[in-house]
Amino acid sequence: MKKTQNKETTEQQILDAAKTVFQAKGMDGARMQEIADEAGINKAMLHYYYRSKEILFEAVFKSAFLLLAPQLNAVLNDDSSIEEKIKNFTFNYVSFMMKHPYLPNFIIQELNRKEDFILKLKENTGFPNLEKFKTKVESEVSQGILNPIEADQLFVNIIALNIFPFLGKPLIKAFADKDDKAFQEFVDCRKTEVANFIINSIKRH
Amino acid sequence: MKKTQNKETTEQQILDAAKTVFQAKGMDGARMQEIADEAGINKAMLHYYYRSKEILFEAVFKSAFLLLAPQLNAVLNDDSSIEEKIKNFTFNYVSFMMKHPYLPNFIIQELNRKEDFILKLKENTGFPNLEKFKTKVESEVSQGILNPIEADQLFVNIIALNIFPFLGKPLIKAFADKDDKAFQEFVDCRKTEVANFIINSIKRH
DNA sequence: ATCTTTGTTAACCAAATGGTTAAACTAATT
DNA sequence: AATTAGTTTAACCATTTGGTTAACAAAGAT
Repeated sequence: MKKTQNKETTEQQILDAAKTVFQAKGMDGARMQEIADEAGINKAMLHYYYRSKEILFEAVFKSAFLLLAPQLNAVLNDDSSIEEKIKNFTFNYVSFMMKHPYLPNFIIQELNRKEDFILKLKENTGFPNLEKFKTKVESEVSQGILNPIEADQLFVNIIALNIFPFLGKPLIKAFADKDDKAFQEFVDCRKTEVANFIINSIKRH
Repeated sequence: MKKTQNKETTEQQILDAAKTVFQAKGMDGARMQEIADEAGINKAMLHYYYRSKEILFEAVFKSAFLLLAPQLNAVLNDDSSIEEKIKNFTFNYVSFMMKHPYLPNFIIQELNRKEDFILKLKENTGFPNLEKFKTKVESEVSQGILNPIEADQLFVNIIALNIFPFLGKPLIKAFADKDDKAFQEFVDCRKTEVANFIINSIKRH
């Protein structure tokens, strides 16, 4: 059975290595040789398992995106109140991102480079959909729980406030004169801060 | 005088072409040949005016950043109230970005790739500084005009809400099922929407 | 007029890069 | 023991890429 085992571990090693290198350097900056080195294998092996750089990249990208999608779906599709959704999402998302700091930048970056990439993802099941969230927002607005706001706008505000710090880390560090430790604390603070900020704005009082 | 004229126009052509190509493809994705073609000159000319790709890139990057910095400084260093600052910034920033849609992604991207880049910029005069903004926020909080909030956090919230839509455009378009026209309207809406959202959250009432 | 400096080009180069090939190795099958 | 099928490697290849060179053109300076 060693044969099959080897195949699985090698493929996984490749994928892990590719993830590391692609996320750090992007599609264009990454080198196949570097991925091979990182995986501790021969360069020809990469092409044995993935015919081309682009195919390997797509595999990595999809797997990265599939890590992110459930985070969003959790907010969009459960039955809790908007306030609960925001609190949960903000808390979970920041925790999640602190473990995968390169993820958002990687995804944003490559989606901007190749706009048609997202079409392939959209076919996939589990692609986040706003419908349910929209209905819920409209319902709470008409009940007078929330101040009037477009669901689209609210959604973008939520993800903007949560994602941006991880995209703009170097900027924030420079502007606010923070070292890595201070930045860490700053982001940690946002686990509750951001939810309060949003709720404060939209909740009728 | 033709010599000098040629020099100036050629150098400007190079810079314009480099700006276009670098912003569209990034440092790693850009090709010197493509920049030369875009500028309508020989590739050797690039190296005559800028010794290397990296030097040319730095020139482009600095010029892009210097376009952005005044936008931030305007908010941070004038004497208006926080509420005024937010309204002005949001309105101006969105208008500005609609004219330079590649700018934020370019800057964020490259700063994340080479973290030490920002150190070179920081030496420059006119690098945005939070001190004055911080003082003003603290003052308004203690006067009871604003709800308690850290100036750092507020600042990041402001720029997150304004910048993110331009970074995450492909994501937003996909999630909210918007075509380019709908996205345009969506962003246009935010010129006032975002300021209201923030002020609603922080203003005591 | 000629010499010098600056701007411009075509041809060239070495290194890097994605990808291929053919042979060798491994382990299960017959 | 021989066959077979999948796995791994070293060596190789064509192309691309950033960068250079040497010759040429145009303008100023002498």
